Amino acid sequence: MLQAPLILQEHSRCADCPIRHRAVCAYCEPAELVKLDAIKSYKTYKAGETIAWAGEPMDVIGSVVSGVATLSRTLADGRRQMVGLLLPSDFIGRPCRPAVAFDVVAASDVTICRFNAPEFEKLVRATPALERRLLDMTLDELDAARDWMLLLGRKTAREKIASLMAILARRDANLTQQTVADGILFSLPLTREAMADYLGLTIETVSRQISALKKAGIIILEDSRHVRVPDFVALLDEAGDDSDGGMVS
Amino acid sequence: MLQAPLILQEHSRCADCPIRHRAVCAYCEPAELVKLDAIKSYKTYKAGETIAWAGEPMDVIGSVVSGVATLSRTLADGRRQMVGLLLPSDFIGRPCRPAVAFDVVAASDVTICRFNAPEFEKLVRATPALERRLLDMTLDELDAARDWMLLLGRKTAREKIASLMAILARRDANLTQQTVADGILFSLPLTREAMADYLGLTIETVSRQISALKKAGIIILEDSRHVRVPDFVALLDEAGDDSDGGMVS
DNA sequence: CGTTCTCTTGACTCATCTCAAATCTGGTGG
DNA sequence: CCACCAGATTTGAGATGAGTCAAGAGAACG
Repeated sequence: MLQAPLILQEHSRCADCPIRHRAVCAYCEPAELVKLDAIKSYKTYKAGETIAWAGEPMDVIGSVVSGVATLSRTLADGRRQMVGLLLPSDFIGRPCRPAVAFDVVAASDVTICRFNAPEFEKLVRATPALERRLLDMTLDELDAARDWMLLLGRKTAREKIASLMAILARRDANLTQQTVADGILFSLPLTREAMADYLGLTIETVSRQISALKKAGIIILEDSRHVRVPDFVALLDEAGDDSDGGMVS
Repeated sequence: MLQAPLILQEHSRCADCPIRHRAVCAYCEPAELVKLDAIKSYKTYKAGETIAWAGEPMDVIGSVVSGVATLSRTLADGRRQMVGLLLPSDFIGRPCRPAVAFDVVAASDVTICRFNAPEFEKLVRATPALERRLLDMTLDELDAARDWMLLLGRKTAREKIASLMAILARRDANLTQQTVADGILFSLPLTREAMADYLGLTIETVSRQISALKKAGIIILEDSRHVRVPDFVALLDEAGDDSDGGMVS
């Protein structure tokens, strides 16, 4: 997932962009894309590289084109909590804010469609389609953050792992448009440590619960980074939230 | 805090509104306020009353004028997590979304400046000042949600309680502009149960940790709903996050 | 002045963390 | 191609923070 070989010319056309219809530019007209084109550039970060440090002035603003980045905060004594998972089309940076609020780290190799911040902010002011899209995306992120809060505050370790698997499976199914015929197959773009930081657990507990779900037949590990889910409804059941009846959306 | 007697005529002028400069209308020009005036009405809910149910069509949209409301989600087996705390000037409802995502409940008596949803959405589209303010407020909420995620995922019960006290103390100090001379005094607008739901704890643990902080002299309970903080820096220290050096912002 | 609800406190349990060691993995140089 | 190494992952054993269950103390209300 998400590591598909991606060849981006330095000046690839927005129209050909893989995230054209889901990113901040989704609502833009061709004429508006031209303006974005003028202030954008691509930049790639290696897995593990820090893209921005909490508290520093905002110098990266743009969209994730490929790869996975994480937003996280660290307590004085080293405890760390991931507070955002940025997948392709997600927006990095807070428009019109002076500083980054959280550490942004590349979890895999990450390519960003990066904008010059002042220029971008000027463009946002002048382009209702951009501002509207930004509002929509921010509202979506807020909803996701709130679901995540339910997970952090009230779910058991097993439910947390199952929830994470369900989120990744769903996203991957969406992305690749695969049918659910004999189970969903997806790759884990996160290390055990990243999962632990995501879920508010230790790596040992993450490992143990993954083993437990494997033993219960809920998930099958093809290898340590590829998971098959034979029965998505069973997985959702383990995740605890009964919201929807198992639709792969 | 926040329960100051409030007399709102059914058609109070926006210009006289206590939240005029912090709510969704903050960036509006007088001419734009007139349009908002035309579609607004006040409504008051009793403490404990449910303002909106998760999943139902959105029929309440507007600003909290006075009182405290909570956003929360409940798991099938009854576990509940609060995911938002709405104080005066905060916005209720998701513009342009068909349904409410979370239960909205009045924690104290709550007065809302309520808008007709379709009219309001139309106005948002036509009024950049409104849309911009909505984006700013949503970004702030997202930041708050992420700090909260750190609390839920990584803090101990004692740190959670201290963090909550610090948040309430800070908000109250802001609101009343009081000096920090001999400690901050503020009221607890939440029951033990609401605090537990906020912090991802049980009421017993909340009670125990409040007692512990009291015994340690970090907080003083004037009565069960009024707290004095003699040394705000000491409280921040207990809260675990070292971000700022104790400024009451 | 009961009644009811909220809050506090105690005793015990259990899920998750901590510390420690074994195993697996991918990459490197011989 | 293979042995070795460093990092990632798994597994085990024991400690502990927070939950559960239960009872008692205050406060609010009629």
